[in-house]
Amino acid sequence: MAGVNKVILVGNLGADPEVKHLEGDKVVANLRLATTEAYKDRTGNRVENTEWHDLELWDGQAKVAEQYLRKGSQIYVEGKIKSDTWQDDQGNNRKKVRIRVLSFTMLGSKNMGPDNPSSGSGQTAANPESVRGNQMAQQPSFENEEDGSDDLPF
Amino acid sequence: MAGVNKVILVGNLGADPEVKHLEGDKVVANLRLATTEAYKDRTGNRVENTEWHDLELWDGQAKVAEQYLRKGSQIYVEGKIKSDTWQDDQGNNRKKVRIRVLSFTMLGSKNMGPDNPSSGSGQTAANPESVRGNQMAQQPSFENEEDGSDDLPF
Amino acid sequence: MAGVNKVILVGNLGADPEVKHLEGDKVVANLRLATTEAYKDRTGNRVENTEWHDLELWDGQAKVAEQYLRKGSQIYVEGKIKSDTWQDDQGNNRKKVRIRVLSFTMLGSKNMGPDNPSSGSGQTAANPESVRGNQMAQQPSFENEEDGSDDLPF
Amino acid sequence: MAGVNKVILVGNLGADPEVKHLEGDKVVANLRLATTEAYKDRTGNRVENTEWHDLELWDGQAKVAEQYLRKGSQIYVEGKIKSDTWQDDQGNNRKKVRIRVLSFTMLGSKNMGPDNPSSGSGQTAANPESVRGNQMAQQPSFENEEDGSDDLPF
DNA sequence: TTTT
DNA sequence: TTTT
Repeated sequence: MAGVNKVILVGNLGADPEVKHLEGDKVVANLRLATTEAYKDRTGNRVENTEWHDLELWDGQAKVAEQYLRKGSQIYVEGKIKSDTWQDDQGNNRKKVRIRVLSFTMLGSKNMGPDNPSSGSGQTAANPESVRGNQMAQQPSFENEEDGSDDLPF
Repeated sequence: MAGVNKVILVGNLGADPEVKHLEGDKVVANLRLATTEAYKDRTGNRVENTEWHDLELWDGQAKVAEQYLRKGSQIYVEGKIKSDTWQDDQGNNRKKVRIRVLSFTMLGSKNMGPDNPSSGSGQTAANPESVRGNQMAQQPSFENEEDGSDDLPF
Repeated sequence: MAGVNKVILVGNLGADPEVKHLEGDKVVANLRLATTEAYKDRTGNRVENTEWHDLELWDGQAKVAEQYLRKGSQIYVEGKIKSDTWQDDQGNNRKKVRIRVLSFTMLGSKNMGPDNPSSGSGQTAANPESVRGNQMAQQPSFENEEDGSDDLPF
Repeated sequence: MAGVNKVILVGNLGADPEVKHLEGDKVVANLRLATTEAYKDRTGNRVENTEWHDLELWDGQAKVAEQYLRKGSQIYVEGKIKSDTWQDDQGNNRKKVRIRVLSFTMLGSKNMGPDNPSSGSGQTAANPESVRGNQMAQQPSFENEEDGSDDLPF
């Protein structure tokens, strides 16, 4: 039975992307994304609740993330839940949940162009929006290439 | 049969909100939201395609929109498709589609606090984020109050 | 600015798909989908509210729809809002909103296999699920091919 | 910063709901939901990939799940990702991810009314659709009551 | 009419 | 452990 497994997130990166260049031109980027919700509890105090998500991006999207995303970047993400399961040293079943990103969009980048360099850690992200546009257009087969197959090198 | 009718948009306002204060404390805000996608056509030229959406917000959300949203504001929107149908002067069946907003979030407002006043049209939106948080917490029954019933004054 | 324009629907078809085979192997299918929400009004009476959506599918998905969907079929749909604008005979600006379907899934088809022929209008939809699986796998580039470009023949 | 944390699933239950009635009228239901995607690998063989999700429902929704959902039931789910973190016996940081359900809809139940009793495990779910409609209408404050506050008894 |  |  075909199902649906969809995740939509808007949040900010807790750190710069961690990118690994693998054999065979494969690239993977891991991001930590925080989504925060605010509400008032029963006594009227404002409370913030932050959930941290482990995102995984591959190849073309990983390269875009490496080039343009930094700690603090706000992004919109679409993806799916994907878990790895294994047994640990004590023989216990373990499970790690990640969000496999299928597409993402940088948000609020109005002030992040070349004239407004982000004070990020490391190199500066310049003109991310037009590049994102190019990226999406240049790699029209990205989503399908990856979606479903998951023939990943580890 | 219960169904699902869900719309998710990220875009920018084409104009300031149009807000009407109605009898019985009812407030309605109408927004024009542009969602733009960019791609390359077959000849490699970058093409932009913009879709304009008519958004409708009520009461608490309409007031927040009135106070903090301006032409150009970038927002994340969740809502549902809602159409009005009628007959025009010639007796033709007409239909107008709107997005009934159930929740929205201002985006990229990291730099829009009191220290970074937006150069919007008209009054300045100050510190929208904390207010949005308060708003959502102060009106915990907003979504349900409105969702489904649609007992609107016109 | 890259935006997001996403629609998610679960509903039932109000009629069999209308399919047109165009020149150049192009195929378009138009579906009418009803999404119904039920709620109780202020006096406690159960009320149903049905919204009708005009769906548009192209090529591979249109063929799947033609072959397997019938009046009454329940489907999950993902797509985007897409409007056509023009001037009518009186010179008035007119706008028609459609949902451009990017992917769909048949639901509740447990009882719709060859042994449980749907009593639909016209031909019988046989074993839709496995075909849907094949379809999605055989046409891995379907989504991207269509998404964004919209180089449609009319 | 207000964020977005949204999950949309369509799948089948791997087992009957596990329901606990807690002190103070609190009820929690835990479901195991399978979402399966099918595709063809590079050699053309059909491959199925199933992801298992741990769902958590509270109070009104938990009661509806207890009454109408069974092993094999197909549902549409909307919720958010919610993780618990703790230290295990060895002092290692552990994390468990669940989907906190905010709303759900039974699918394909057209044939599951009293005249078509599901041959489920245990008691029979009768006429789930109208009940779901009633449920949603009778508990208009359900979503907001729970969403965000998470003042749960453990 | 937005945004880049 | 579901579903097809």
